Amino acid sequence: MSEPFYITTAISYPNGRPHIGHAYEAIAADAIARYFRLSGRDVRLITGTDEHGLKMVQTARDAGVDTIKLADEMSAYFMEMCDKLNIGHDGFRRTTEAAHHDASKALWKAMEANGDLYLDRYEGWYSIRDEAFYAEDELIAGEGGVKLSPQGTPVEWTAEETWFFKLSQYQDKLLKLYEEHPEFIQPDSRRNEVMRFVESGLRDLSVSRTSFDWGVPVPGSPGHVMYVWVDALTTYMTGVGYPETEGMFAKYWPADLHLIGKDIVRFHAVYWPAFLMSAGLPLPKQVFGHGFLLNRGEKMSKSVGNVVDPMNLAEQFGVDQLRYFLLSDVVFGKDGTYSAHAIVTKTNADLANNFGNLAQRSLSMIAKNCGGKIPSPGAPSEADQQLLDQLDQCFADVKSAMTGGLFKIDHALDIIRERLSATNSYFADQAPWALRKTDPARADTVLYHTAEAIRQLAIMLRWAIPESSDKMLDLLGQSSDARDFAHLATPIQAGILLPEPKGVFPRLELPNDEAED
RNA sequence: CGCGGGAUGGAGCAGUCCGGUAGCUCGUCAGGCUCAUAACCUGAAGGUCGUAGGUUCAAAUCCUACUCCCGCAACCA
Repeated sequence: MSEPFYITTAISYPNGRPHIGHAYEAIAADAIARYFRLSGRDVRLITGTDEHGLKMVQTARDAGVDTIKLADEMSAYFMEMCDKLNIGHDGFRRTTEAAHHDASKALWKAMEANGDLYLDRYEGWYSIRDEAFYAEDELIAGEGGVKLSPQGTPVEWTAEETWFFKLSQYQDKLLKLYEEHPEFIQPDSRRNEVMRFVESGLRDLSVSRTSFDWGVPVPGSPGHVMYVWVDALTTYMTGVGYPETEGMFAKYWPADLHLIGKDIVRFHAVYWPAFLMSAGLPLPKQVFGHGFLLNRGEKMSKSVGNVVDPMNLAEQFGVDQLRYFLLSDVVFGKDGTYSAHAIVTKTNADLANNFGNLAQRSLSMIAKNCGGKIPSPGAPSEADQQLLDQLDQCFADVKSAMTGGLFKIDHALDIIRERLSATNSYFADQAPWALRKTDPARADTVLYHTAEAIRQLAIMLRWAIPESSDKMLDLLGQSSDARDFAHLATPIQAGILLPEPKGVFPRLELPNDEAED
């Protein structure tokens, strides 16, 4: 039995269609999941949508449709995005599903049994729009002295009966967790933020609402629905069978990694472990807060008109091109920028020119001069041996970039890119087109080693650009069960017949309206 | 003193935690090759690493002060 690896994306709030940020997170999670699958781990990747809460109700009302109808429609877009971007998930959980309601209620009851939930009154200035209470000194004055929330939405003095979670009891336990397990929150900058927040003192958390009913009903407390985050976070356990604690749950829980955006680190690194401690459940091993994507340096926003549909980008430039760009050009954990210009430049340079052309120039020589069969190599020269040794080193470096809890995805891809470039140098230095006339056996040896390098590099890239890597491995006549990391050590066989070489990465043209970037 | 991120050759970025010849991609220039997707290879020019101090044999990297830019509200990861 191989070791399990359970990874989740944040579950998206579907009151709008997915945007590039959702795509980025899904792609990153998928890449990590595929990496561990190729390493032989038993991987489970869960994603989904968080469909409760007031905003969904309001968005649906504005659109004049039933809330569930909106949820159905929007979550379908998220599923479609996963399909289109080749997100190999093992489950798409929606918080409106019955199984998820059961899981949320089970978690609630466990926290209640531990004495961490109590009913109290909450009085204060409440903004229905923001679904939040504000302190007097946070309010701002609107027209004619009307009190408004810091967001400028109307507030009213509200006394609401609400369930509280004794978050204040968990301050020390949480700090201990962060200290003993620095890897629990990454990157470090996020960890520092969270620690500072927790050190400043935790107040009990209001975890139910009575102002609307679109949510999971609180067990035994008619009129109350759970605060969205209580049930949203529970999705991670619903995805592996909770409240059933045998079978899948026993195998995959606790999660190895919750991959989330930096804006929701607090919920995942403070509330979530506190809930789980309360319920007596094991804590996830890591919460990783990735950065945001900025459109040419600007935050995307509908008013600026720079919101980009990731599906359009994938159609325009190619799924693997988009994946490769996002994974390699954005330092994982930091904010990044994207633009059509950058996508075209980066993918042309690395995929079309460096990788694609390397394959094309070598494979077409094999097709023309070796009868389309992988030639038999002679004894490796010093240069050949060096090429092979450096590939071994390359994989070792990729491995250390991707493991150890930091997921240096961009760095791993950089290492592979360097090796592709070095293989181009090798090919140019050896000049098999010249050897063909003077020393055909030596030319065969060079072509053999070049094909072997391409094979290994394609396998090493398979988690990032699965479809293209597979096309490349098809061109090398590799069977579908010989494409994981374990097969890096099994050199390509001489004599196998290859299909006619075809370009895997077409060169991209910059769209006209972007040409001035 | 609200919190945080950033300032590195023309552009975009690594490197900063654990001080020791400043690295990558794109762009520019020169040469090479002609197997290949106008691609590939080699070489060159171009940076006193925001400013001013300090610590040190040695600072992009550590310390102090300062300047400038950007997020932390919305439809967002």
